[in-house]
Amino acid sequence: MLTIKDIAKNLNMSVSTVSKALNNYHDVKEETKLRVLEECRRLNFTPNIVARSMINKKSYVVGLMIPDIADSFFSVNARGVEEVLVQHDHRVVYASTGRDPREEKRFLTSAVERRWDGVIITPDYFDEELIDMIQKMEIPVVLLRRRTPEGLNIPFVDADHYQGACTLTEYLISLGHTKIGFIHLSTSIGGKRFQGFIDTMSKHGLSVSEESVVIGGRSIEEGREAMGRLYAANPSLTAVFAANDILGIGALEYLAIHEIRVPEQISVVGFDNIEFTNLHWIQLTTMEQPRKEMGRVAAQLLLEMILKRDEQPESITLPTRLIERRSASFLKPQAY
Amino acid sequence: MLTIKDIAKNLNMSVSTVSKALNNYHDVKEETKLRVLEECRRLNFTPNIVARSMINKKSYVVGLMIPDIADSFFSVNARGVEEVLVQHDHRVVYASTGRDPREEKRFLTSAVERRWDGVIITPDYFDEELIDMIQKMEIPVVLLRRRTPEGLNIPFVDADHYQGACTLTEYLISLGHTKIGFIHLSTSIGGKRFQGFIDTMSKHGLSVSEESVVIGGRSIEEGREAMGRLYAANPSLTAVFAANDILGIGALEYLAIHEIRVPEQISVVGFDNIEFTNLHWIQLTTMEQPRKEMGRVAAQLLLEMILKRDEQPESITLPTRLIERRSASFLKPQAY
DNA sequence: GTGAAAGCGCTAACAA
DNA sequence: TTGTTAGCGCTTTCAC
Repeated sequence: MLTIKDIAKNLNMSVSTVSKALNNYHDVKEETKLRVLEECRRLNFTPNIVARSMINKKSYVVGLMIPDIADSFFSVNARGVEEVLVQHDHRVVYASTGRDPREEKRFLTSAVERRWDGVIITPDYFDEELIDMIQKMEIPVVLLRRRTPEGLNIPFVDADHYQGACTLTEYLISLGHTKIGFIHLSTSIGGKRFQGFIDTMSKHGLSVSEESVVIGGRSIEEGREAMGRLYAANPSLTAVFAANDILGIGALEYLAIHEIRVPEQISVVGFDNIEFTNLHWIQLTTMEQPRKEMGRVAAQLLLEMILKRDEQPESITLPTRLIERRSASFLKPQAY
Repeated sequence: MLTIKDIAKNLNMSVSTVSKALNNYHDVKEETKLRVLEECRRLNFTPNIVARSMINKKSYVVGLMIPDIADSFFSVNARGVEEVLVQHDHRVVYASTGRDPREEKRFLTSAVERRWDGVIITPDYFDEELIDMIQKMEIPVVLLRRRTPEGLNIPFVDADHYQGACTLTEYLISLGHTKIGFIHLSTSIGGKRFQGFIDTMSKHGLSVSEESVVIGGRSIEEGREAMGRLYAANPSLTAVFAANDILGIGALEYLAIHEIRVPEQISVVGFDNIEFTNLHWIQLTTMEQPRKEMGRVAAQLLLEMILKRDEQPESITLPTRLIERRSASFLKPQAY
């Protein structure tokens, strides 16, 4: 492979002149620049940026660590991250950890070994070792969709799950619903949404009985089953708040299979606004999480941190937005 | 940041000894290795792999260029690519080109400048400039989901769209359908699927009239409209082959809205087996494309090329698989 | 304007 | 078994 040495030799000049010409230095004759550029094009020479980065101590590479790039939630995040980073001449390497702590650590090690400029990460669980590693990282780190745990002092970017859940619950109550069930998601995000639900209910003097809360899971099937359990235990519910759209769609499946009409007999709402919620058969009312924007903001934050290494920027919580569709409606007055 | 020089100085030995110890050379005393390792841990020193890669001329980085990482089709490909590459100690940088030719070229330039070991690419359109650039690349290139165009001599990995379309058409015919409509996708992939459809129809002596073929697009909405046009022009059709699932779902939407029962009145099949096809309301019979496997195979191919730079491996066409669901059924005997 | 030389952090002969 | 030295391909003083 060619080097600037070859170009210099061909042109009978020194490597430093070639280097300067290539970097468009002010103190190089125009004609010289032109001759260098021409020779580079002629020989199809491309400078080795890696060598350059060893000197400026800047790789223009950023790492993005997520549980699974094939999960559209994360891939939309990734797209946002990429958009702003590429605009600033960085490249981004991704890794799907599959929620494996060893993979997460391997990734952070890569980041340091390869002298990336920074990383954006969505770890699955913060064990002591991970916290320790992150603490010792000599490059900027921003958390995406995870709140900063005890013992760390790095910024995060996340959606406002609590406030979103409050808004959504208010919405259901404003439609006249008082008997509202909840399909729970046992993650920290699920916890925040549940809290918003509970708080808003009690703010309106509405009780949430134990049998109107049921645990879902990660799949549509689990949502379906959860809805079954919820309905069996509590057939008088007029609305259901599913902690996310996956569970919400599962709930809708159950109701469709059992010919319980939505929203006439029961209203259902979800959270996230994932793609399929807009399908003709689903039309799920939900809270939109700005997934791409979250990625963009995380990237901007990281870029700032890379630029001015000293100061720590603030964490950012992005608002969610109510998407009204057809799965929730006014409570019809009941016959007594 | 620390270097092996610091470690060497602290331990009163030469940098080469430290280097050898770190790389687990046979000709270093065990005790020395231990002392080096211990000191590295103590100071939290991580060797600079970039410097190393300048010497071995191997970056252990591979590029993945696709139209859009947020499109689940590509993100599943990406997951497959990543899985096998990471297993072989490589890292992968991705770029979503948004089908912008300039972005595609910028990516290839990056690959060369940064001395990546190879790239896996899904270009949108092969113009002359792109073909020229690829030809001049001094690193291995494999095409993913694109056939190798005239003028290039690089391997590709793709699904067998033609054969899949033949199988699917045979399936419809075996169910008794003879009047089959086609919602077309005007891409090269769409072309292959259409060809499989046409060929199989004519093999069975079945004609495909002009008004039973209609052009769809990239969205569900366009599929819905296309179905509308198809039905208006040709209400006697008993089955519809949509060139992909997006169009197929759009078709199902149209039929649901107009209360035309599927599969009782009309059978619908799609192609790709994307996520939502399995939803309760959809249950679309379709041909599965092995998306993750395609990524894996492309990565394996690339790894081979990186290992033995001389020989060119064969391109690979992966089979598709019929997924029978409920959107297509036996043709009921008609009343005359 | 241009060039010589030192050096980024590491590896790999070769010498000791 | 360890150390010396010359680079990998580039940038950057500092002379000229």
